[in-house]
Amino acid sequence: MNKVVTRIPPSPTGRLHIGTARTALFNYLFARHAGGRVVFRSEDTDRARSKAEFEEEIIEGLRWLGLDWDGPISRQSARTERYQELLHQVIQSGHAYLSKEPAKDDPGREVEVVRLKNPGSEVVFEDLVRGPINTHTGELGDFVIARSIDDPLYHFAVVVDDLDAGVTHVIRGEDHISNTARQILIQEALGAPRPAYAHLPLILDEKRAKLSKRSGATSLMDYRAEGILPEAMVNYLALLGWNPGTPQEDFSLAELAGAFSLEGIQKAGAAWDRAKLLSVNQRWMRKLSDAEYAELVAKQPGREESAEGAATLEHSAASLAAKPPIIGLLKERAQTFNEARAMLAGELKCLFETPTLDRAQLTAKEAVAGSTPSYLAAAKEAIGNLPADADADTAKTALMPLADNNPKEKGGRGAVLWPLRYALSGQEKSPDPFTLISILGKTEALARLEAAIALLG
RNA sequence: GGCCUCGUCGUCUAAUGGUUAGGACAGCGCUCUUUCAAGGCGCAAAUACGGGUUCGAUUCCCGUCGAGGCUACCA
Repeated sequence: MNKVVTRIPPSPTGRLHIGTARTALFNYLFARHAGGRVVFRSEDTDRARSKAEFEEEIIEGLRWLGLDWDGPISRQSARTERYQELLHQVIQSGHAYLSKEPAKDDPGREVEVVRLKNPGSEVVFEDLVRGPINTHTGELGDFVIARSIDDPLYHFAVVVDDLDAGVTHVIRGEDHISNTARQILIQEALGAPRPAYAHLPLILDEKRAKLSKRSGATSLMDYRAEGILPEAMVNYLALLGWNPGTPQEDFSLAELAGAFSLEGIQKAGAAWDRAKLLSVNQRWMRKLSDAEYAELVAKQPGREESAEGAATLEHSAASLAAKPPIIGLLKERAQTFNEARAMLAGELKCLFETPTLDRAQLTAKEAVAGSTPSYLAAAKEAIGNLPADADADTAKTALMPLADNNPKEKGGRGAVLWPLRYALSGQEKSPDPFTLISILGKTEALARLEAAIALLG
């Protein structure tokens, strides 16, 4: 029995695209599920557009996701002799020929391209996702397979590479369906075996067009820098166009490799849904330990930080790690680490610095003029009786009766709770007052109440 | 235009001849909280259309419409 070999064949002509990452993931999952191999090759035959930095980003990005591959990375640019050898072979065997013709980009110049002698046959291949696909290759004509005898085009290089690597399964985007027939023709000219094909549905944008730069962030690294977890990205990507056939929604990479099969692949294109990605990400963020969480808040991989900003974040991460309740708040609220950082500097700022209070805000919910100071005084007394390390529940038990006992005509709970929360936070939006007390500590909470009372007095 | 592929709630999807067409994300409502989130409960929301086949079609067949892809001396 043939051992499964799949391939990850990115072209280093741009940043790591989401679609490239998902295709790589599916190739990885299929191979790992089958106990086979995945090879990585850089399709850099387009010298003008290929760049080493793009290749580095692609490798870094796929590794970040947790993918790996077997054997060394192969590069098409390093295989020109092999292509040349086989180009000669197909010419000698009569399956292809050299053709002198005017250059496409410059009709005044004559070039000698290699064209495949197209038998014009009907090519039928079995797509593992879509079933049999039939192509009349006559329309293709004698298509060009190399710009010159030593400069192969994509289709030829791909076929040779797959042949040499012993690729058994070609899993790629649906946009390659129409390319398949001509690659099969090249295989036949070469006498190469035909691998199995599986074409994945494309990732679409909100408008159901092929996901492109204009439809939002398409670069994997941008998501990394934003504070998306690799586990979340893998989870989301896998479920975009594939389903396990069970209700399970949370999958680690290892679980995916265990559950993956081509039967679960969808035929229709799948629209990118940022909101869902964020929701998946939040679930994975919540699974992190407090230490891991604090670490990532401070040092998001791929995120550029000014020296000053980095120092500040590092500092807050250290203090964060020591304050699990704050991490609890972040886990409750933030969907990305960028959001978590923004909250630390925004709605959670009152946890780190003494707020500046606004008199009007403090009495905003007052039903009986001038009653707020007495509520604050009562709250202060209750807080004073709290144990030093009171948690939010304890604080609530001690303080809630004050609010509950305030009659409706005097503004009820709100008249008490609002000034209390505002005095502690100085913010229109913040966690509830009991949580604030538990995090701030008794001493700081008392000081803030005193400041509020003084402001009104 | 030609060729190819696809078509279940807004989105990701489950159900392949018999289900009140299920779940998740988003939305909305209630609750909790008189802040903001989170949580709990609930509501709304789909088989593109038209013909067949069948006792019965989301499911099988044909057509229409719609969407996407390919149509390079790019990959």
